[in-house]
Amino acid sequence: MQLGELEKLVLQHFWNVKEADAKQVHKVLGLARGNSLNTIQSTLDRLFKKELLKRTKQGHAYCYSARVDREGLIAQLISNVTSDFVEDGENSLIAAFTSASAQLNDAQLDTLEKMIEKQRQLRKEQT
Amino acid sequence: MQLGELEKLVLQHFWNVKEADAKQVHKVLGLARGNSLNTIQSTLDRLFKKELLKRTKQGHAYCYSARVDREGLIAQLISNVTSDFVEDGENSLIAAFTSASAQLNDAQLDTLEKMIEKQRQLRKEQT
DNA sequence: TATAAAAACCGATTGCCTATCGGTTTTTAT
DNA sequence: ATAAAAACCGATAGGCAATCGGTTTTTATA
Repeated sequence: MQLGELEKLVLQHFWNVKEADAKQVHKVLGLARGNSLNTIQSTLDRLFKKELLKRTKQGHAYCYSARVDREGLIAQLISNVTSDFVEDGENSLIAAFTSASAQLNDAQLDTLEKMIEKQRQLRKEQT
Repeated sequence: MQLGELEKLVLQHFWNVKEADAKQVHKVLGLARGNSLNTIQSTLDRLFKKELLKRTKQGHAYCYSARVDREGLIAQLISNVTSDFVEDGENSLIAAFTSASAQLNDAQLDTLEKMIEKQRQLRKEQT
């Protein structure tokens, strides 16, 4: 799945603002870039069809919000882009990690390991 | 950087065969897909320009070979696709790992950790 | 050295996708 | 009923992979 520049901006916007309709997004992002409201609407619709945003009729207008968080999107992007180079359908995320880890130096491996520990910690805390 | 279907096939081919010229690649991949030799040549050239293949004049024809291994490419692809969602440009690979790790379950975290250990082991072995 | 074969190079076309809007239809609220 | 708001539709432009045909360059050899 290909993401354009505007699409990325819009996604990031929704990681900040919970929800918004086309007009609001246009006000925040579109005006600064000189985009018409229609351009924003198209982009929102494309992201909806890609299942990266969800939407509900809020009165008359659609109210959009993120369907994936940043971490989820990153995981998905990694899977997409690496799946063709990964053996079976297993977990392409793990497979990608494993492959790419060969590029890391010792210090980076340490960092990664600490990160894993932190992840575990986080899970323990949130009952 | 965008990779098409044929480009991916060609890259994987070069992870198997060390080196080959256009004609040889055409014989192995092109004929099966009904591609002309020219199509294969264009693809090789595109991959060369993307710095994923290297080539040297071998007599008259170019002799191509991989410039990145599978692990290196996967790392690069991950960096490309995630860099826009990652803070500084520094270690986008590590950053991507960290973000995406939130999607893994406990067992997968274990797998990942074992993988790190294996990496370390590998490095110790190769003096 | 002329020349035919081989290979590289160039340019064009198609197809797919994002970005971008103008204009039309549908919906809503008064 | 109707005007405003919003969604929807269709079109255009731009970028990139895929795909070739045709032309130029290179190479080897008769």
